[in-house]
Amino acid sequence: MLKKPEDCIFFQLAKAAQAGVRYWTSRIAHLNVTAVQGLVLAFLADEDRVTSARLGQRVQLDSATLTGILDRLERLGFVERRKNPHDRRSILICLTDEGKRVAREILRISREANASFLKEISQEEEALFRSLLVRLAQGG
Amino acid sequence: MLKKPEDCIFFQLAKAAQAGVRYWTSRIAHLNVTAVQGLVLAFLADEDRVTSARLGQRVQLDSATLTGILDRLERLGFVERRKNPHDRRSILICLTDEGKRVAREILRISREANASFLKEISQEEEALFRSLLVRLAQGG
DNA sequence: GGCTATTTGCTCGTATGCAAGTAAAGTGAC
DNA sequence: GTCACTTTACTTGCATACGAGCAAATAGCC
Repeated sequence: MLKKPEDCIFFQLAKAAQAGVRYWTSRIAHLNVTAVQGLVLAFLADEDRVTSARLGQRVQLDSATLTGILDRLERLGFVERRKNPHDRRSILICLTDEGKRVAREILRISREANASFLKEISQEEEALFRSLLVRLAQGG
Repeated sequence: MLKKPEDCIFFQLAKAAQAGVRYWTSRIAHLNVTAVQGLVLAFLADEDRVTSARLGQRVQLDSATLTGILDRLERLGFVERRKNPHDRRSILICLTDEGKRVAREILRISREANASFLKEISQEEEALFRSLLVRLAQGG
């Protein structure tokens, strides 16, 4: 085991994830968003008008990172920050009409891109693979 | 399939890789190196005195990223850039004595960290999991 | 009601990661 | 030998990613 650095699981995970990001980026670049921006829009399509803290929990990004991503999505006109009438500390992240359109397109693309990225892998292998990814993402 | 954004393979891959980086970072932080710096040292322990281009191929980092990482490893005193007598364009990345010591320690830790990170997973599952990671990292 | 602890989103600093472009040095066709 | 092409490492600009620390607002305890 570990005869070479290439056998290190942390290296293998990082490189597979990088390949995924490259592929996902290539599929949504024409919408003018990056891989992470596209994922954030997908989460907003699933649950709109959320606080930054709630969104950060679901996308698993810390608040410093999310602030920058939301800045850029706001500049692109896909997202608005609105005041939360129930808590003046927090804000509500809201998709604009344009943002909703793009988010729907991203959801459509993601279905095809998931299937295409995994096309060489059998159903059983894919199920095990995904469950292992989720298990490792929890605690390692 | 893809009832939720959490089911997106690109999201799952990215988050599992992030968990791996967090774990690996926690195991080598006392050596004063980051996750990527530690991996680069592991590759140098396997193959010392290489050109930047060769190292970049093995670690799968582009030259812009690698330049910064080598700058920091050099500042830490773990690595030296030497002139290549056979090609004045290129440089040879060399571990210092201190770098060799740290790299050996990193190799030792990586064995234990790999096993520990995957401890809940059976041998067969691990083998399949790793082969899928490598396959996806190739071309997607 | 008033004080303290927590929550919220932000900024700053550091470290990847990649696209694009550069200067210096080497290679090859003629 | 000369000129075009390539290779090498570097730089710049942008986008994550996170630790640490901040001010404003809220919640909880007395």
